[in-house]
Formats: sequence, structure tokens, C-alpha cells
Amino acid sequence: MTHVDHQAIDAAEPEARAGDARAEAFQGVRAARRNELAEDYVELIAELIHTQGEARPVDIATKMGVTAPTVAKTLDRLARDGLITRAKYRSVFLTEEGRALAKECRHRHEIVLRFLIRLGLDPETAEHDAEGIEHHVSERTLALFAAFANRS
Amino acid sequence: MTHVDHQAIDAAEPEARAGDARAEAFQGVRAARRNELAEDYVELIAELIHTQGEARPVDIATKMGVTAPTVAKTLDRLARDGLITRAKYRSVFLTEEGRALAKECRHRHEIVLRFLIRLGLDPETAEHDAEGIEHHVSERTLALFAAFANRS
DNA sequence: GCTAAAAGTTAGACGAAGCTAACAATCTGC
DNA sequence: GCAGATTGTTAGCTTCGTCTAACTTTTAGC
Repeated sequence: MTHVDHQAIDAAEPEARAGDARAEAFQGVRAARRNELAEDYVELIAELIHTQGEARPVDIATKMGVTAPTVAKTLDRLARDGLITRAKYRSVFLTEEGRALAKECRHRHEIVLRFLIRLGLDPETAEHDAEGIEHHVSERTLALFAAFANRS
Repeated sequence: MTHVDHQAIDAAEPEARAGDARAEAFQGVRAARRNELAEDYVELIAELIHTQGEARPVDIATKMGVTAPTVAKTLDRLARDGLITRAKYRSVFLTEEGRALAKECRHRHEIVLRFLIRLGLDPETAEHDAEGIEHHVSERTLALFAAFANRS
């Protein structure tokens, strides 16, 4: 991807290469952003199924702070993408893939949260920041967070 | 910011308040997401002005990894929002407000980056993750990051 | 078991962010 | 100072995420 036609980077200044790296970084961030909402939904759905026994659109709407039609459209997209299944006027179920994603997200969220608290942050702010940060943490960083959170 | 109108939380059950907190968190994250792109642009524009003497759309496009028309549209929005000024076929300038935002972003980015490196992350991954994380770090967390990065 | 409330859906609008294609202006090299 | 390359703009399309308004279905209370 990111088809770079590099005619004449022979005499290229470091500028050009730096630009590429930067562009790739931003493209990665954009890709992450596209998945954020799906991850938030899937994570929330898993949680609702766990705590309430089922995931109803109305509860998703309340917890996400959006209106019902927004939820409906997003759920359609999630279904299209193979993360959930749903029937009209019924509650939502995760597919195998959805469940796997939810588990991964929960794990990631957990680590980021514990890390922040361990750093000294109050739990409420930690929860808030974790929500935003968790989608942008690489495997490597996550490992460091986990190590820090677990150290004695 | 994040104007919260809390009418009638008097007789509210814990459910609702939990839901509200969650909803507020997500709304905060969504608000942050809306600003991310603007912040990325403004930060990049400041950097280009500093290193190249001017910020040309073509360079912005290259470093952001998007096409020229996308940059044009985004710059229009930034101009509308008072962050930059621009004239047709000319390069871009930051307004006072834009400069302030750029400075703040740079500061934030700097701290997150140093923090990650201090944690033990390789500089390249650190740069990448900082790009994604910096927009989701509260003042409180930033302070802790700074303290950690600076400790002896 | 009917009726009213709650939940869900459909339709349609809007703005943001991305793209390609086509055109216009500016800059550069002779 | 003109031609061709580079840069910038405009038009128009797509997808996503949000909304309101209006409708249908399901659920719950009597």
C-alpha cells in the first residue's frame, strides 16, 4: 500500500523520507480512528450481554450518548462487517469475530486503565482517558504499560 | 467545554448516572476526535513554517498522506474556524489562535513522546503512538507523564 | 385482549473527510 | 517571455456518523 513512486530519490534529501514516515504514521492513525467506533460498540455490547443478559439498542444508545437511529445505522454497519448479528426488533448478538474483538478490546482497556491508575491518576479520569487512548496503543506500548502496571 | 446540562438527576437511579457518566465519556471522546484533524494540521503547518519558511498545501498533502483536494477542503474549514488565513494559490498562515493551538499541541506531543521513550519504547514506535495518543490525554494525565519523563 | 408506552425502524438532511477528474494559476528553465 | 511542469482549485462522488420526524412493532398494564 501507499504506492510511493520514487523516481529519483537517489540524490534525495532526508526530507522526503521523513515525509513518507510521517504520512504513514497519519495513515495509521486514520485507520485506527475508523475502527474506534466499531470497537467501542462491540466492547459495550459484550458488556451489556454480560451484565444485562442482552444488548438492546436502547441501552446502547443511552450508554453511548447518541440517538436510536444512529445506533441502528451503526449496528447495520457492524452487521455488514461481520461483527454482530441482529434481527428486526430484536437485541444484538456478537459473532465469533465480534466476540474476539470485544475480548481484545477489553484486555487492552483493562491494561491501559490499570496503567494509568498505577501512574497515580484518579480512577475517574483514568477511565475517561483510557477510553480515548486504548485505540491508539501499539502492541509494544501495551506490553510496557502492562509491565509497569504489574511491577512490584 | 463539553457543556453538560444536568437537569433532574435528583431522583436518578444509579443506572442512569452510570449511563450518563459513560455517555459523557464517549461524548468527550467524540469531541476530541473532531478536533484531532485540526490539531494535526495546525501542528504540521507550524512545523512547516518553522522548517521551510512557509506552509504549502502540497507539502501538507505529502506529510499528511492525503491528496491535494482533501487538503484544500480541510484548510477551508480551518480558515472558517479561525485557525489559519489563506489566499488563493498562496501558502498558509496561522492566526493568533492557530499559533496558540499549535504551541499547545507541540507541547503535548513533546511530553507524550518523551514519556513513551522514557518508558522504554523505541523512538519510532513512540513517535507513531504519540501521534494517536496525544489528543486523548487530559491535563492531569499529561502532568503525570511529564513528571515521569522528567524524574531522575 | 386492548390500549398506551416504549422500543425499533425508515426516511431524509447535514457536515466532515476522503477520493478522482478536469481545469486554472503560478513558477521555472531556457 | 513562453512552454511545460508543478501547484492549487473546483466539481462531483462516496462513506461515515450524527440528527429529527414520522412510522411500525413489541411490550406491559389493566
